[in-house]
Amino acid sequence: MRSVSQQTLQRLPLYLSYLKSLMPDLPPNISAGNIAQALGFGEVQVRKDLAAVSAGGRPKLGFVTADLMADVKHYLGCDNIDDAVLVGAGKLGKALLTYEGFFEYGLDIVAAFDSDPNVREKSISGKRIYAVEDLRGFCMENNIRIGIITVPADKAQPVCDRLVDAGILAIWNFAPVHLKSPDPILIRNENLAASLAILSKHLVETFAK
Amino acid sequence: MRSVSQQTLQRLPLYLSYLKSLMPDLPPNISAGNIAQALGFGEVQVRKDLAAVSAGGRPKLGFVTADLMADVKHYLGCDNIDDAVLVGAGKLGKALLTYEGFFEYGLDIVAAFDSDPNVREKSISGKRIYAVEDLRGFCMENNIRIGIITVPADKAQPVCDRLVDAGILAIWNFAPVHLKSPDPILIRNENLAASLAILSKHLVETFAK
DNA sequence: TAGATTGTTAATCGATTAACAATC
DNA sequence: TAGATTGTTAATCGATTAACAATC
Repeated sequence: MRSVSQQTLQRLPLYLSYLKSLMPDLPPNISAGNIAQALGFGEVQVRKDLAAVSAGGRPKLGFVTADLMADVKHYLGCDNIDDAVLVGAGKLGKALLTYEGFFEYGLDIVAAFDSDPNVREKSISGKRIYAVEDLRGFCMENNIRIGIITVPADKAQPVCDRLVDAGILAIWNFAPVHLKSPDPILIRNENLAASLAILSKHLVETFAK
Repeated sequence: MRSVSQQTLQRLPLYLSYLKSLMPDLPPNISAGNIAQALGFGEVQVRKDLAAVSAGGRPKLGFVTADLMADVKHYLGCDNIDDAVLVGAGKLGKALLTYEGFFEYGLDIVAAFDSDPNVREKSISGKRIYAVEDLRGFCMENNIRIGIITVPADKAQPVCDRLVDAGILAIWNFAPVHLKSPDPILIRNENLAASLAILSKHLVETFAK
C-alpha cells in the first residue's frame, strides 16, 4: 500500500459504489479490466488505484471481490463511524436525514437542529430535532466532529460560526455561499448549482453542433 | 480567450459563487489576488483561470467585478436557460425543486414526475408533478434535454432507461447506483455519500494524530 | 505451456508554479 | 515615477499512459 493522490481518492468511492452495485450477486473475483470498462476508465489507471489501497490481486484471477470492497471501504474510513449533526431541517436537511447510504460510508447523522420551533416537534427517521441554542451543549457532550449545514444562504455563516464554537472540525456546507472559518476547520462546499453548471457546460459542448 | 482545462472548469463555479457572495455591495474592481486569498487558491492560478474566460483585467485595477461575473456566467452557459425534468418527488426531489440558485446557473426544473398518485396532487413551488407514464410525451413535446433522477437506488436504472427513451441527453443522478446508458448520454453521478467519504478521509488525515 | 492479469518502470502528457516583462 | 497587477514564457511538478516483466 502506498500514497494515494487526490485524483485516486476521488475515484475510490466510485469503485466502491460500483462494487456495491453488483450485489447481491457479487462475483467471487473481478479484474481491474472489468471495473475499468464498467466505469469508462483506463485499465491501467484502475489497476494502479486499486494497488494503492488493496492487498493486491492475483494474475489471471483478478481481485477477490469481497476483499477488494473491504479494502476500499477500510481505506476510506467507512469502518469507523463518525457522528455528525445537521443544522437546518428544511427540505434538503430532511432529505439528508433520510438519505440511504450515509451510514454505509461511515457517517451517522445523530441529531438535527432548527431555529423553527414548529419543526422541532417531529423527529425524522428516528432523529430528533433540537433548538439551535442546544447545538453547543450537544456537540460538546457527544464529542461531535462533523457538522452539516443545510440552512438558507444568508443564515449559513452564523451557523458555521456556531459549529466552530461547538468544537466541530469539519463542515459539509450545502448553502450556496462561501464560508469563512478559522484555519484548522475543514470545509467542503457542496454547491449543487455549481456542480450542475459543469454538467450543463459539458452538455453544450457535446451536443451543441 | 483560450481553451479551458477540466480543473479550471471545476473552479469557475467557485469564482462565480464567491463573486455572488459579495453582493449586494459588489466592489467595482477586484483582483486575482483578492479572489485567490478568499478561496485559498494560488494567485497565479486564479489569474490564469480568469484570463481563459474573461475579457481581461487592467494592471493596477484588477478586473471590473460585474464584467468578470458576466464573463464567467457566460462561459458556464448560465445565460441560456436549460429546461429539465425531475423524476422522484421524495424529500430529495422536493428539496431540489425548491433549491435556490439553480435558475441562476442556467437550469430550470419545469416539471416533476412520480409513480405515487398521492404525491401528484400538490405542486411544489409552482411546479406540477405528473405520472411517470407522461414522462416521454412531456419531454418530447417540450424538447427537454436534462433529466434529474431522485428515486430510490433500485428504481434508478428503469427511470434512466425511460429518460433516454424520452430523448434526454444528459442525466444528473442522485441515486447511489452506477447507471448504464447508451454511449452518447452524459451521466453525472452525484453520489452524496461517496462525496462525503472524501471529507471524512481528509478529516481523519488532518486531525488523527 | 499459453493466456490472462497483475504490478513496475520509464515516457508522456497536462497542470501548476515561478520568473519576468508589460502596462496602467 | 513607483507600485500594483496583469498576462506570458519557461521550469517544475504530478498524474496518466505505455511497455514490459512477473506470476498464476
